Amino acid sequence: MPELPEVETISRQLNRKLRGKKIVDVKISLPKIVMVTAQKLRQAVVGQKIVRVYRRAKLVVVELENGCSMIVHLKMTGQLLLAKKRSEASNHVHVVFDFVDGSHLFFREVRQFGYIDLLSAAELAELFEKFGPEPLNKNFSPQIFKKRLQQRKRSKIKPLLLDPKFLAGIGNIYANEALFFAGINPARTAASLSDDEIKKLYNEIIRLLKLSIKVKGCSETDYVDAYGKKGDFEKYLEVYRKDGEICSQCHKKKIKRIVLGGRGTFYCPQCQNYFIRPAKKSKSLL
DNA sequence: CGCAGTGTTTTTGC
DNA sequence: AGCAAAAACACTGC
Repeated sequence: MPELPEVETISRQLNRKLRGKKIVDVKISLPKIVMVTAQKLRQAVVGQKIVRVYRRAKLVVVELENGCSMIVHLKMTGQLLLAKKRSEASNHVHVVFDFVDGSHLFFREVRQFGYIDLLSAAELAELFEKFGPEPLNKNFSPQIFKKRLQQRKRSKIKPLLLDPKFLAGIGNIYANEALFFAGINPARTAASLSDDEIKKLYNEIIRLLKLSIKVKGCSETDYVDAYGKKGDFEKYLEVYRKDGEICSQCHKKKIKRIVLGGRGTFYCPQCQNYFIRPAKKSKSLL
């Protein structure tokens, strides 16, 4: 599913291809997937040039000349696909944008959970305020991470990482993987994490997100980029959907699957033991 | 049949 | 009361 690295990959590709291009038509074949009426969307975007495309949390944001922005949430199975010809459209394509050069952008969404919305600059700013920090922003420090953890001391760490108001853009794949590499049991409470563990988790979140952007995301499920290509992050997965497999780190225990906050949670009972904390106590930056 | 999965909203529980 | 957890909900494919 598209999480931060996948949405970042798509946004960068779209920005490169669509920046400065004029939208000449929009065709909607499944109206409920657009949060505003077809007439309203058409009125706002047809004839507009795209100023830029960027990502915030898991949203693709398409900024227009008139100050409005289209936001696209891909949820689990949504895809934004660049196409030279309209005939490239496959099944489940619900919205088609036509550009002045004859190219197209398809919004494809098998499960119809994803959506397109149209927001004014003020509405967009209001929406952005609700999100937690962007993990890859310069100003997101271990100190800020620790502070936010202390504000949610009784929350279990794994569901907390998935909360968009706590941290933007992290989904099930990267939450599971970061906790594995940090050696932290997903059911631990935020308050129980030592300074060393907080620092380690912070580092692993950033390392994994950057690595995944570099390899154009994770295609463990249906994700493809704006050119329909899969990402390569799958080969770096250690725990996500690997329940029953022997842990590659300790070679002792099998990866276990539990449910936390209603989501599948994968971890190594040996490397992410709930009770035994890493004995090593190094100098902390916190 | 029933689960997977995101994220918001509602309900339950400590 | 005030959190946090769980459930419901929007869907289709396997």
